[in-house]
Amino acid sequence: MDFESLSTFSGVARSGSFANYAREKGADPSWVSRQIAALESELGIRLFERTTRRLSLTEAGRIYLDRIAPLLEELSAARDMARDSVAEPSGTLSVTASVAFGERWLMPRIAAFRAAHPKVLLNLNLTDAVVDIAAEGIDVALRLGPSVSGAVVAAKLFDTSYNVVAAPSYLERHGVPERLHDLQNHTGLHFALPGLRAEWRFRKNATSAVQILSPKPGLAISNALALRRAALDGLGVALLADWTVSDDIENGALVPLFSDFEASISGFETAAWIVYPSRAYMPARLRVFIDHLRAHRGRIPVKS
Amino acid sequence: MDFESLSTFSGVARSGSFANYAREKGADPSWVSRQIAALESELGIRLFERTTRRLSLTEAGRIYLDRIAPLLEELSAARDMARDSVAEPSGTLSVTASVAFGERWLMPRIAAFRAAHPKVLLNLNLTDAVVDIAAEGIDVALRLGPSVSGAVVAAKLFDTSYNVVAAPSYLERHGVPERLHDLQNHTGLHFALPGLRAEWRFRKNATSAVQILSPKPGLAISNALALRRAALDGLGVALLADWTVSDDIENGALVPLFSDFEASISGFETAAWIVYPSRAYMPARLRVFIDHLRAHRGRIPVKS
DNA sequence: TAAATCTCGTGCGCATTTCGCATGAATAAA
DNA sequence: TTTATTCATGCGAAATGCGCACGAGATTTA
Repeated sequence: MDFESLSTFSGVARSGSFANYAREKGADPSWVSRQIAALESELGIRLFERTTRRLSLTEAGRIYLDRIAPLLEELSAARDMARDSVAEPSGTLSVTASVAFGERWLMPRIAAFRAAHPKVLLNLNLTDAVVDIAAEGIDVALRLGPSVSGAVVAAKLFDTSYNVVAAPSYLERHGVPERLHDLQNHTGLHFALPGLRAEWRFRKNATSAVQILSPKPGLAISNALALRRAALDGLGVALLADWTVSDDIENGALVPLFSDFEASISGFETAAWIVYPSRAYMPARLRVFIDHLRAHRGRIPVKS
Repeated sequence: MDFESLSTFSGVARSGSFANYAREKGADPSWVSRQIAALESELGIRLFERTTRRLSLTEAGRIYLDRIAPLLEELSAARDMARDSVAEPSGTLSVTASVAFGERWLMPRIAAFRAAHPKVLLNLNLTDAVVDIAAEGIDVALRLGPSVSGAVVAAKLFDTSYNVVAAPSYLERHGVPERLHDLQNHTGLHFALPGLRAEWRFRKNATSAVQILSPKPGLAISNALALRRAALDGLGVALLADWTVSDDIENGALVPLFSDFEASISGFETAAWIVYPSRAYMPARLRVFIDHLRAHRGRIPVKS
């Protein structure tokens, strides 16, 4: 019996179709078909009820899946424990983050990690789609705002703050806004997310009143990095997270405005979180990765 | 990763040598070597410390073994549960019993079991050697006297009683002993077991006094079936368990003597036991096998 | 001390299996 | 009915696995 078969069985049951799972794995559907057929033959039972168009677990298949699912995790845990007991961290670590966070914050810290732990292969999945870390086999996710679900651990990586920024070239042409109210007369670069209004919120501190302002809409983009690019090009003022533009401010490519205010798009209490599945045994590679990120949470010089 | 590899790993660790395990399985030693090598390569760790002549588990190997050993059982339990939920009892059942008990009591009941459950393959291991049912992968053992050890369940199959028997031909030649005391003048067929004296014990009932007699030694055999054969051939009187000679008495080939006494070689409280590993899930094939034995514990007509 | 014996590892030749592509049957959607 | 999708299956090439040797090394024995 092959554990690849069991893993395939589990994956097919999750994705609901041979072809779906084949696409996920980048494998040939016929291979999936044969894996399941082999497993069924070996067990002497039918695991799936196939009706060419619809797939459903047999009663026996459901029983079997319920029993082997935890075994597969136990098996990798056993492998990790044995490995970690003898060698430096190794194996593959699947990391997911949003495209923007991955590119602006995570990537600059990857080189040092790779250098410190060369035997750990990183599998970076940078996507803005919502991924189910349990189902996709993700080891650790970096999330802005702890949208936890399922048996996961969420550890705060750092607090984030938002700043109004603009390029020097823009400020030369349109002047520097002196008061919050002046923003109404400037061109704003807005996030274009469904359910998000083009409003910026400001407050002096946690106890003071909140002022809501809406700069003139100039450009609405759904991508934080494109928004930053627009700001760098002097297309308007933007409200961006500190980790997005910290080095631009550092080298003068962007100028922060109203830095004596707290700003936000939705809520003020925002942070970056490390989210990982809650498991009995944490592999060394995951431990050192989290340690590395927390140790290097400070600003890192970035090229370009 | 292959289930076979893990099973091989576990087996090699138990038997202490590649070659030993290869002999057990009837496989080529090179195959065992390659299985272990493949597993080590897959895990990226060394499981055994080899010194050509001596084999020992690595620290990592021990950790891994400790973790996967229960998983292997869980895995077969999962298979059994799935199978049993959908089909009649199937799979292979490994049974062990002593040679005598297997031949005289178990075998006559096997045909009916096979007929009732044709999909259950029986693996009868009839040996007088002491087998470790956990280590050898035995599903159920039939034992005379519950020598339990480890996490096993022992269910009484039936009580056994011992009877002095002799062939009619012997009694014709030497006369029928009238009183217990007369046995001293007859030729006894004794069990030849280390630590067992050639003494027969008798009592009227559980509360009465025990009489110890020693017939003249004629033949000492370590095998109950050979002892029966000797009795059938009229070589002397023998003290044999009821299940050994019940059909001989039935058809008159042997005559019971002093059947109003309880007799024994060692203790009076003797019984046959069904012994099987204590597991969370009992496969259907094991359940029906035990049920079958208990249902057919009565006398069965035997040929020859 | 030296031969003998046993153990684990590894080429090598051969057979078997596996893999991906293409095709086919069957069903759901348009 | 047409179209599209899904699972199963031949088929030829490629790779893998297997058993039989043989070899190196270590322990036992003469």
